[in-house]
Amino acid sequence: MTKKISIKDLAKELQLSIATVSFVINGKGEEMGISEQTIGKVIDLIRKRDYIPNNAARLLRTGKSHTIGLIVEDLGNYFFGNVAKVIELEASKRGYNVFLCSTDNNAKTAKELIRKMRNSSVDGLIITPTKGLKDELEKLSWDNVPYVLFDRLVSELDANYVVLDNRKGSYDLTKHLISNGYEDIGIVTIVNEMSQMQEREEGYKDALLEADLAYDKSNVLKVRFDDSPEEIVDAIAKFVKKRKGLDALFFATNYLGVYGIEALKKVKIKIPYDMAVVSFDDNDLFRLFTPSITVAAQPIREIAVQAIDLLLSVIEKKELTDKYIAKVIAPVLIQRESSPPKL
Amino acid sequence: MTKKISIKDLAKELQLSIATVSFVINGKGEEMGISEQTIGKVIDLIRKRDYIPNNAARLLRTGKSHTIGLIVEDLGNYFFGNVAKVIELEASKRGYNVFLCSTDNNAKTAKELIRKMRNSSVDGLIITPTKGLKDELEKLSWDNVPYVLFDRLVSELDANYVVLDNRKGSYDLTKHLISNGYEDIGIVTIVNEMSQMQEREEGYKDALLEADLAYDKSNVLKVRFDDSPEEIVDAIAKFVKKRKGLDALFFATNYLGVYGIEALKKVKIKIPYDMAVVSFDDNDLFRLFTPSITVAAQPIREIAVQAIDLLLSVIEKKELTDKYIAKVIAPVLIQRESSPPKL
DNA sequence: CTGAAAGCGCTTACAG
DNA sequence: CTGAAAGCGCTTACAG
Repeated sequence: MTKKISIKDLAKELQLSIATVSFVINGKGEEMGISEQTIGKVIDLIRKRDYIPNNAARLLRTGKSHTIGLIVEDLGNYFFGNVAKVIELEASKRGYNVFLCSTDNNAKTAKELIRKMRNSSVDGLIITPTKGLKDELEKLSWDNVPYVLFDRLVSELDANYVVLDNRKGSYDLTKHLISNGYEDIGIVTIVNEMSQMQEREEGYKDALLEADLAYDKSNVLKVRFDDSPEEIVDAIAKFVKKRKGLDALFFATNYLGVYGIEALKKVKIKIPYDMAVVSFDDNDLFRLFTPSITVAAQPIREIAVQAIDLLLSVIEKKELTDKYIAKVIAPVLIQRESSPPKL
Repeated sequence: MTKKISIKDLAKELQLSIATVSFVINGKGEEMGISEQTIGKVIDLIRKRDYIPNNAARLLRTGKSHTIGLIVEDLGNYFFGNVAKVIELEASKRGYNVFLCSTDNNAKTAKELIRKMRNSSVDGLIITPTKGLKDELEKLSWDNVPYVLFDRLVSELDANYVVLDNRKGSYDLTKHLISNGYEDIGIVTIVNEMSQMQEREEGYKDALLEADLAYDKSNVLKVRFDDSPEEIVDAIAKFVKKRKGLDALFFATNYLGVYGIEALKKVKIKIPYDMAVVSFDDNDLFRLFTPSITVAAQPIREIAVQAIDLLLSVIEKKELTDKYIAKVIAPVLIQRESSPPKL
């Protein structure tokens, strides 16, 4: 390794003190009354020698790592992948690096990741919480580590949030089906105490009740997040065969919709002739499938930007506040071919 | 911020020297001949106080950050998102953190990211190179920063590589079309000097020539990476309308296939009746679309694992070697409904 | 305008 | 078995 040059080397070469060089590096040259000429000489040498300040030393001294941690459910998922991308870009613009990782919705993994991140001295965290993460998050608050939760709430935890109005998205989708004449609407969701899935089920229920349609438990299929793709596809296939009366099916999240399409294909149910389909979340498949799928889309960019803005504002705020901020983002109903007016 | 406890605090509380505590923390207790009892007491207190070593100080002292940088083309893309996920998981298992970011195939962004990563003292890098990155990568070699390139080669640069056998994947897809009776096969690719796109075009060409079919420039459509989705869709739509004689279309990468499906839908060309379709890379859409799309898939897990293994072996190797290693991964041809034997 | 020096939290060679 | 101390590269209060 060609020895890295340090601030000391620069100072020696320029016959200046370390302090002077450091001030220039940190843009405090003028403020400290260092002559323009000196400043110029320092800057020239920095460029010439390709000097890169040692972040570890800086961090050790200042306690600011200019790194944030981003913990999402699944990096391989379209929604999270793109949220991560936008957050990374915005953070970078503002001088922050991002540590990124996925929990696969596993609480143990999530806890370990949070610890690892703290261990690496991140200045703050953006987290998709899993179930059972409340204690760990409370510890963060306790230790004044800034963090923002997104995509879902943790019940009875005061924190900074960026969440979608899940109830509304679900309600809108269901209402759209109802107003197009569908009356026996099934829902496929996951067994989950996480707020967003419950809200989606509620939105569905509310729309049904409002239209004087029965909310029938036998119209609800719940699969488990941990189930393999094959198990989920089979479960959906079985469900629609058993509940032949259904005229529409609502998938409560991205990947359920994907598996649902696969399941319907398998049991030869034609969308929308045999059954209308709508789903939460948008993706390439829904957009381009024939028929294209009606969805409640999450405004990815807005969610990501709000999350990073909120986090950085907390990090950079001088005084600590006890006030938490919640941003609620409205989903966008996109009507497509999979849910036409019923004949 | 509740003051963080340091190794000094632990030492004071236990009436031991800092060195003793440090040895225990680093598992060198026995080696240094510290009594079992003392080791036990230290470990207990660490747990009790929830002590987390300060990584910055460690890094400053040892020069090892246990962090690697991962620079991919686009985190929002199915392939890269999943590669990132696997790399992150494997790195984590082996005690490494990952800085992750996307270049959007922009050389300037890539250069900045590499600098930022170095600045953050990563122990090594895994990079999807963009065009025009050769100088920056040579600097890395020069400074003995370990790195592994993946997904594509940089011409005339000796380095560690993990790449797909792109020529073979393309050749296999084209040959598959030919043996199913297609004779006028178009290809949609991107204007790009990057090795993998050239190899894919070559594989296509080789298969044609081998079958005594003409390799006709007018059957090749090249779009630009920077073009907007709408522009690409339009270009493809125009291309197929102009080249009505085509009986099959080969998309050289994931997102071109996605846009291609959209374009064909727009101009009402039915797959596979009017035109067979095959694509490089697999994804949900290709798998579930009706008809499902024949692809040459990249074994994501294998690519990711090979890349991280290769990088960590270089990082952890004591002596520096001048030998570079190239791993070539075989793509997997998955025949589906979009390319049946021609009637 | 500039310099000498402390100290961030750790690791490790050295001394006993 | 254990302790005192140097030093990693920086920032910054203090002194001139």
